[in-house]
Amino acid sequence: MGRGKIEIKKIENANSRQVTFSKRRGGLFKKARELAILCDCDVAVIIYSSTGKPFEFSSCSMKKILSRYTKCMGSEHVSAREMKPEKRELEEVDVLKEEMEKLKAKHRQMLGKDLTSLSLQEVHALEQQLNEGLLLMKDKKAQLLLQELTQSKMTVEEFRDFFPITNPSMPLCIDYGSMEKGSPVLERGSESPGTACNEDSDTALYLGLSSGISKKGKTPDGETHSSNSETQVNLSL
Amino acid sequence: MGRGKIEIKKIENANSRQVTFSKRRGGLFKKARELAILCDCDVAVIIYSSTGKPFEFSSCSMKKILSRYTKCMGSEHVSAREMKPEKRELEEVDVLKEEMEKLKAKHRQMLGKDLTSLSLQEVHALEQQLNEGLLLMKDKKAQLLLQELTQSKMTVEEFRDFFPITNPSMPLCIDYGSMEKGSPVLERGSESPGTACNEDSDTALYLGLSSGISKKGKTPDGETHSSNSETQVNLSL
DNA sequence: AACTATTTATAAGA
DNA sequence: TTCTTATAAATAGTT
Repeated sequence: MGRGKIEIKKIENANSRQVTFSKRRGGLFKKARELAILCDCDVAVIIYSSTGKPFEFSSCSMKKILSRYTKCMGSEHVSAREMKPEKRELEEVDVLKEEMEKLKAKHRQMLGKDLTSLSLQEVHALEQQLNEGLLLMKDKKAQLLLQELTQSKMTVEEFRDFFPITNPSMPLCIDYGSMEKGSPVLERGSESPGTACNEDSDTALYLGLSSGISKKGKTPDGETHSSNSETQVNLSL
Repeated sequence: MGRGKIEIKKIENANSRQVTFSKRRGGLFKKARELAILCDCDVAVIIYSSTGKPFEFSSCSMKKILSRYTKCMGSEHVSAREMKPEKRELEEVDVLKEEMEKLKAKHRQMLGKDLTSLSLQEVHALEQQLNEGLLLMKDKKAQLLLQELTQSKMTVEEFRDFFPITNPSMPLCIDYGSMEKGSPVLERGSESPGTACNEDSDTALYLGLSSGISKKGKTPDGETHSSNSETQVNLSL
């Protein structure tokens, strides 16, 4: 029911899968509620999303329905509640271990390993997921970078305040000996070690990308309204 | 949905209530099954009719879903009283759950989500991991593609054997050049981790698919510009 | 049980 | 995410 007919098989695109999950989950709960009311019956629905998040609906108390269920099915399906504690724990351990193995396998596959069991389509879908993730990471990096830049600019301004007579066009020659510990410059330096080492070309590139990518146009440097803010920043600070 | 709209309240007529119960119960189970498959999640539905008769649906083992549920939700009530027995098991469960959470968090980060806690370096490292994974995947895709091509070629040869007197002017034959096993089919764009190119390999992938599924039906008829034809693959096979 | 006229759910697109 | 809309699906009332 929609613009087009769809085949009932796992939706590979993670995004549309999530959207469909939300919609259909709502639809299922609505149907469950209607059935319970129209036909005067008890209905319980439990859903675990692929990320493990639980959702539930029950026309009356979930506990009531489940205990009724475990009583009815008692002999065949022994419920967790009626099991001896040790056994329950053991079972949960097994379930957890199993999930764990699945996650680890998935993890390895995301790193490009153990792909033998996958079809061409599956590899392709995985690849697309990674590409989406990469884009998000580039955004994040650009954001972090902007933060550092903003900090740098502020530091520069503080220097200006220290040496008001300094010729602005003159290189910043700073006598570190004259500064006390905990001064802004030293703090900045120690807070982010290694940031500038081999990242120069990268960072420049990603900055460029960020302005294009950032969908929300969130420029977090709303405070740097000084007129010539861009040219003031020395990246090697 | 029917000849007329109905109000969602108990159907008084016992007979039509029973009929509606049957119909809607089937519908609910169908929806539950579709949700589970489409969105790769676990779904359980339990229904007790007004006469007390039980019906159930579960996408995997009902036992598994219910034990998971009672664990998640029931822990607040039950766990306090049974802290004594099998402390070992409980500890193991906790350890496993913790590991699980870490893995899940990592997983989300690999998809580019929840990056807020990471530093620039960490995001960058993650990005590089993904890029390595992507390269491996492209290799894998190339390999799978080659398999399909080889298969295709064999099919072509079989056709040749069937119809030895092929009309030379007839076929739309596309020359894939001299591809050998193990040779890189797909270009690995550049080494730069910043190039999250949007699937340079799309065409290749769908070419591979097209023999069976034909999603895009893009037959690159116009690009048969390679000259030396050792083996020819007819895409319309 | 079948059959449809309608209502409802929802896929795709914005 | 939320809204919109064309279409597929579910189903109420009927046979």
